[in-house]
Amino acid sequence: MVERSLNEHLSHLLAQANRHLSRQLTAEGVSLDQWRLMKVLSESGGLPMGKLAEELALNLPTLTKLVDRMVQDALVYRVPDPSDRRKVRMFLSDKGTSMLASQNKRVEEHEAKVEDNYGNEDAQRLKSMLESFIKQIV
Amino acid sequence: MVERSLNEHLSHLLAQANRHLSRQLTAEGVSLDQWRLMKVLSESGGLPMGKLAEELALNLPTLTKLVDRMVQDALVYRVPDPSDRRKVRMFLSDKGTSMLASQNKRVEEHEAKVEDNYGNEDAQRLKSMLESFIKQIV
DNA sequence: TATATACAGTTTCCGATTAAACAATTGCTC
DNA sequence: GAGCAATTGTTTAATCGGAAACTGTATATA
Repeated sequence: MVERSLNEHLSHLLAQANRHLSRQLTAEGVSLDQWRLMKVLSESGGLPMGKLAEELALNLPTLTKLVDRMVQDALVYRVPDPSDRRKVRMFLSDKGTSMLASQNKRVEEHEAKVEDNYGNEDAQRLKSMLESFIKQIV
Repeated sequence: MVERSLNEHLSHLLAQANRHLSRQLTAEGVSLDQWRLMKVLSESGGLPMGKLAEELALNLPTLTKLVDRMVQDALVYRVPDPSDRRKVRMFLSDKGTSMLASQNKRVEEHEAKVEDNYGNEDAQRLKSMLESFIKQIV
């Protein structure tokens, strides 16, 4: 049983890859979580907070405050669910929609560059491996 | 040019995978950054702050404060570099060494479980793909 | 229907992160 | 070698994140 080095640990590799990519997006003016939140809402509007938190792997208090800020900026809005008044359904505003469009462009461009450098087939395979990994770890 | 869904974006997949794994380790009593820091120091002791920040993709002020806390807990210690007095070299203490040993065990066990579920060959391939991805994106 | 229990979000309090300014040391250039 | 720029790391002030407590609503049970 040999000692494994840091680079052989999945947790480290994922942390590194995530941070570098996320930093580069921040430098492009894209906050990863805000973007992911808007993108989820554009794909399935009206999600309650709990589902959103699941989809983005954020915990609820963190999400509440992220949403507070985005409501301040008029990017999203809350609608209380009439059939269950504990629930709050979230929607993307018009401003959010156009903000999302411009950020989508930056993300797409940046990822295209990264994936080109890495090799497009490999990037594709990496993504599908991550997707099944996530399904399995959740 | 079709619109890509969130699950087809590398940035999202990496964020999800990283968060789930990191959460699970936290639940096992392992703080990912502390563990990574101790592990780097055990592999190459005496690194200056700047190198450490690079190795872990932390920015320097964050690292300074992480180290402050870990010095408080006597896990690591600072040694000013005599040949360049701007530099601070970091070392793992005895307490840090034994703490690292116990956390290594928990991380190894947890990752072994995760990798078994995912399939060991695939996990191996995922890791080497991530490794080359990181080299390329930095 | 009254009470208890579970559920969905928010708030609070404290710890952690960030960007910007700062201090100390070294290296360069004239 | 004097003055200026670059480097290494820390500090400060403001923002953000997380665990636990709390509010309000729905559901189950008697």
